[in-house]
Amino acid sequence: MEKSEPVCQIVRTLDVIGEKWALLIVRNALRGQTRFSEFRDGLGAPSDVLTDRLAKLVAHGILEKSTYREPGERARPEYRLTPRGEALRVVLAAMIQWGDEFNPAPQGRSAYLVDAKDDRRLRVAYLDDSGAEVDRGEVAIAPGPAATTTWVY
Amino acid sequence: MEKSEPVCQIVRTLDVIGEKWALLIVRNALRGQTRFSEFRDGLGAPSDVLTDRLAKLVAHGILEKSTYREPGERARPEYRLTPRGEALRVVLAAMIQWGDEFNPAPQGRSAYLVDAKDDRRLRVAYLDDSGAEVDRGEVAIAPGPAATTTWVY
DNA sequence: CAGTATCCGGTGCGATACTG
DNA sequence: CAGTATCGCACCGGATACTG
Repeated sequence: MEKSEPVCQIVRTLDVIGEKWALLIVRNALRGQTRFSEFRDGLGAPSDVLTDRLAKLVAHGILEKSTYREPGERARPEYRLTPRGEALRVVLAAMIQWGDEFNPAPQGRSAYLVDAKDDRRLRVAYLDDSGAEVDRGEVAIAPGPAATTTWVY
Repeated sequence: MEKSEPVCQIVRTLDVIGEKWALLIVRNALRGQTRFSEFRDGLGAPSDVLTDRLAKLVAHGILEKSTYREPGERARPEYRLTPRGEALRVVLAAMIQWGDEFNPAPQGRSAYLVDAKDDRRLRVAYLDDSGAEVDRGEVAIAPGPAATTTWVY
């Protein structure tokens, strides 16, 4: 996984969520799913792949595995998002937003970005440090201090 | 690729950029790379995989292939981002932002999100329809009209 | 229920070599 | 320079069976 520790934040993020199913597990976890069988049935992912992905997400600090015991029931494992994992919502939000505008499904939208308190529709935008919105046409990704000349990693 | 046309915008977006190298090609294209050899050398991706990814990105309308002829030179193919492809910057921006905060490289940052006009640092945030920023702790992803009961796709 | 184990075919992908 | 051709392996993923 980590051969030579990439510097690029995009590559580093892809190391965590770039494998197939990983990001979709996060999506379903954000919807409230916590159990192995929920993920398996909700995603249609094979058990062994799911086992592997859950373990990797735990190792990356995205999910936390614990044991949940209902009174009178036997203990069951559950997987809950850490704050680090919950923060990945911004990546999902960006993908939803791009999909809405540039790759919409003919049947309509399957997800909205909303304020949890009052269900107002939200969107993702770029802000400067004063909190003012910046038009996306002006936004660029510039090399930082740790960028190599080739920007490979 | 498209078996039964998924509805979920996340799945639909992953169909476009979910394969290995695809998003990194977009990253390098946003940095100004246009030629096959630039991508190959800049990414370290094998030629045949790169051929496949470039073709798929063209098929998805992310890149546009054209022929560029320098005066006195022979024609060369080039790949340029379409507006649809440029808009994927928001996904890269989200990944950069998450990486900065939750998975930083020890050497520091390799990329900043900036205003192209004046190089001010920018960030990605959630806005409501009045343009006010919403704290990320309040944000949720809610099922839309085309969501199935299981939310699988 | 929540996994782990095994088999196995398909494909993704990396390395190398070759071509117009 | 911009790919194609070929090869081999590793991983993906579907099915099935098994365990505590």
